[in-house]
Amino acid sequence: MKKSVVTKVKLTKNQSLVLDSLIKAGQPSGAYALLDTLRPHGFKAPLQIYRALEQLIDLGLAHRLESLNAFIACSHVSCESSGATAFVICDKCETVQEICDESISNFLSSLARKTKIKASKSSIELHGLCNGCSAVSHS
Amino acid sequence: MKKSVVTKVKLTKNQSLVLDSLIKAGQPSGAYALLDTLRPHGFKAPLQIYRALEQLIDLGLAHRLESLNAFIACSHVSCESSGATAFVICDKCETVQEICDESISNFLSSLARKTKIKASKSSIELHGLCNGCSAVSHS
DNA sequence: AAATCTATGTTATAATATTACATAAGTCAA
DNA sequence: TTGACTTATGTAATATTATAACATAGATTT
Repeated sequence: MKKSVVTKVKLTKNQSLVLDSLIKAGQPSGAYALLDTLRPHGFKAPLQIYRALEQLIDLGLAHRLESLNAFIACSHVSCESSGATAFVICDKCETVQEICDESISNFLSSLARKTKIKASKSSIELHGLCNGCSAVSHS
Repeated sequence: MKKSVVTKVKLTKNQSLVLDSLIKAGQPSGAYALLDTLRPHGFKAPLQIYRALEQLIDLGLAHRLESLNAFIACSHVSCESSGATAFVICDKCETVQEICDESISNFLSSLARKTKIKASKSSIELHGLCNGCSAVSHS
């Protein structure tokens, strides 16, 4: 569904910096938060972030969370970048689980078949409270 | 997963106007597009749109398409507003199919179980080319 | 070297969404 | 029916997210 699988790519300086920030964050990060993080490294404009993110996403090294307008590093050592990924997001602690298995791709294939669509991109995001947070939750 | 099922609710004037616009559009509409449509009816500020939309969404009469930052009227006569809805979006003609069946809710339940999340909201959006557009597509 | 492609820098601006505060209108109990 | 309360509305200002447009630099290919 996406571009070809990446084995080894030389990232540019900006791409590396943005990916490092995403990985260090370990959470969904907005583009402007990344920009602030990277100002000390000389970043000055949002476009520098958005351009790097675009490449990282194409390479399957990062993902966009549509329901948060935020980005996250791919949690798979070598993401197949199949596009068949689901994100499970805790609204309290902001932890994101990235699920990428046959149940996802089967579901999407079936949905595409039923609706006669030639799929190119998908977004599956499930919000709620994770195991830990729902145990404690007194809000 | 969502609020209770609606049988009969009296919508406010603004809510009715926004819902009518959404229905007439028959396509994903951005908040500011709705605002422009409704200026002749006295709408002046985005908040009037966003507030009406919030209610309509709570009532299950409209949905937000996260990947488009847009909104659409619920296509089901009486949407169960179960939250278990998937949207299949043609990127060419902008047609949206709203799917709301057991396969969706089963998939989401299974995903929630596997990830030990207490789900509260979901977003499933599949982009591509619909049957008609993929036949013609020479782009 | 010339041509071409990709990455980068920078400014400005577009598009989307919310905060804060004021007013009005509906609901319900005493 | 008044008063208390909640919900809806109006309006201005502002915050947040994203892109357009244009210039420069570096890398790659021919």
